[in-house]
Amino acid sequence: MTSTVPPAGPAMISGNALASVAALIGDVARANILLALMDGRALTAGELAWHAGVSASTTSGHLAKLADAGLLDVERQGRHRYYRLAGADVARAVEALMAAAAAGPRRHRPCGPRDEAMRLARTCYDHLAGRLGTALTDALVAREHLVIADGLGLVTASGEEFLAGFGIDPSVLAPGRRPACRTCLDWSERRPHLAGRLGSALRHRCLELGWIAPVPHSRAVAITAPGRRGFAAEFGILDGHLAVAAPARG
Amino acid sequence: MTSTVPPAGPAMISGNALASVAALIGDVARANILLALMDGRALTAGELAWHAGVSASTTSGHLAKLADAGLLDVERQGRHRYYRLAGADVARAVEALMAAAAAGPRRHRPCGPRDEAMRLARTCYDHLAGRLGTALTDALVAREHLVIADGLGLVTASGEEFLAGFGIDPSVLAPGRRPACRTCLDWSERRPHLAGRLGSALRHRCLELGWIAPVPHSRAVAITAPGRRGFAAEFGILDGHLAVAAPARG
DNA sequence: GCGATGCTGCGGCGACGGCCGAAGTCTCGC
DNA sequence: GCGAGACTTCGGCCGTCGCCGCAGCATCGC
Repeated sequence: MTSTVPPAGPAMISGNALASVAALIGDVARANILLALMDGRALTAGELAWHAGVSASTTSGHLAKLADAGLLDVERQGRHRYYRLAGADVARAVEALMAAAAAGPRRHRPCGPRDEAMRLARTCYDHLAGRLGTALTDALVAREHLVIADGLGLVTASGEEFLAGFGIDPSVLAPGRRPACRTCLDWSERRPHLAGRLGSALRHRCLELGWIAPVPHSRAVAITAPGRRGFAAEFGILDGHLAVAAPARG
Repeated sequence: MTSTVPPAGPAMISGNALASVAALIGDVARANILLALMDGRALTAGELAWHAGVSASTTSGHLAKLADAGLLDVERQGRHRYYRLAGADVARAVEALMAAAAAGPRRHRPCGPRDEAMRLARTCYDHLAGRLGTALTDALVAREHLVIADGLGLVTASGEEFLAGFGIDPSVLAPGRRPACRTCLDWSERRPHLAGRLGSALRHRCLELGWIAPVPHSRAVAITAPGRRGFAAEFGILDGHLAVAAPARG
């Protein structure tokens, strides 16, 4: 049994599955396509070609492979084809990879000033991430509207009240006593932020209030002037909390 | 701005980081190496070569790359070199990829009888997964020892009591009121199972009691005869709950 | 000391896969 | 209808990377 029969380890089947999906993400053009879709919107093949930085025909091939593997969903609309992430699973895998990548090589992390806006605030699939995302989460925890247990959370009674007052539909929180509150590891902050239906609702409400605004060709979101006032008034998030080396502590 | 300047989309930096780590996992030999290490143990280069199904020299190259990227840690011991996953981040990324892979291509999932043992019960980094893992989680939830909110959980007061009675060190649960209870998406069951420090402690206790036993060259674990009795008596998990098409429902 | 064992580095081979441009299909707007 | 635009398919080129065997270093056991 310990002999010279190398051609197959025990877990070969899963190994192939794992490798094939990872290899799919492991191409720079495709990785950029997935990142461009991480905000949950659907983009056309042409837009994705621009994001990928390769020709339309090459992009088309990439998109076919991604859709074929079930990572992307396609929707035809006139002469456009809209591609979007196939689901939260895919987004989660991408974020997990980013986290593993950030954890890894100490060198080779230039952290360009380029993505400072991303680190400040961005969308992650359908919720908020970056310093704003974690600060919001921290604020809810500090006021005991949310209980985070080792990275995961539950909305308290006072939290339900507060969120309702903030304009979030209570039905988001309580379909049968199961508050739709997940957390997601923030790859830039290395701490959890709010995801799930609540995270999605929070982002939606902030957009609705005009507190944040999408940045055209990026996952980043900008915090507007009313937003600064609002986050301070409603959540106690001051500019200092969003400054570079000051993770909101309490 | 919308013009002919394709050579770089906005998120190029992160795209490279994401792609490089994914490409690393995206090779069958390396994927098998990572899977072999998913139980959290450290294996020698030779053992990993066997798992990878390639020659020792090829494996050496793969291991160097993985360690270089920070996915693996090395430890020299005499003339052996022991490799282990660099951290839970890496394990989480691998599981997330497996989940995305399982979600994807409807076809091409032969689900060989080969890994039926894995689906029944296996270790996932340091905790239990598979039908046993989800059944344990379900059992704790059903008895209100654990509250799962949209996939995430908190141990209740009765849960602390119960777990202490089961022989789990209470300090695992309460370092400052933050029960170390995460969940992890089970790639075979597509539902959450218990992870984090509590998940780890549960697995450890089950091993200690002789309820489960590691299967030599696999992440799978076997459920022993005392284990079957124990899981039934303590958790109400009957054989039926572990049978193929019967996810423990209550 | 010596040989055996475990692991790594190097050179060369071969194949997989990304890339592009040109041609083909479909849809829209006039 | 007819041209323009969006997207895909095809063929061919070329670089990258995984693979192996052999040689070179360490370490262990006698």
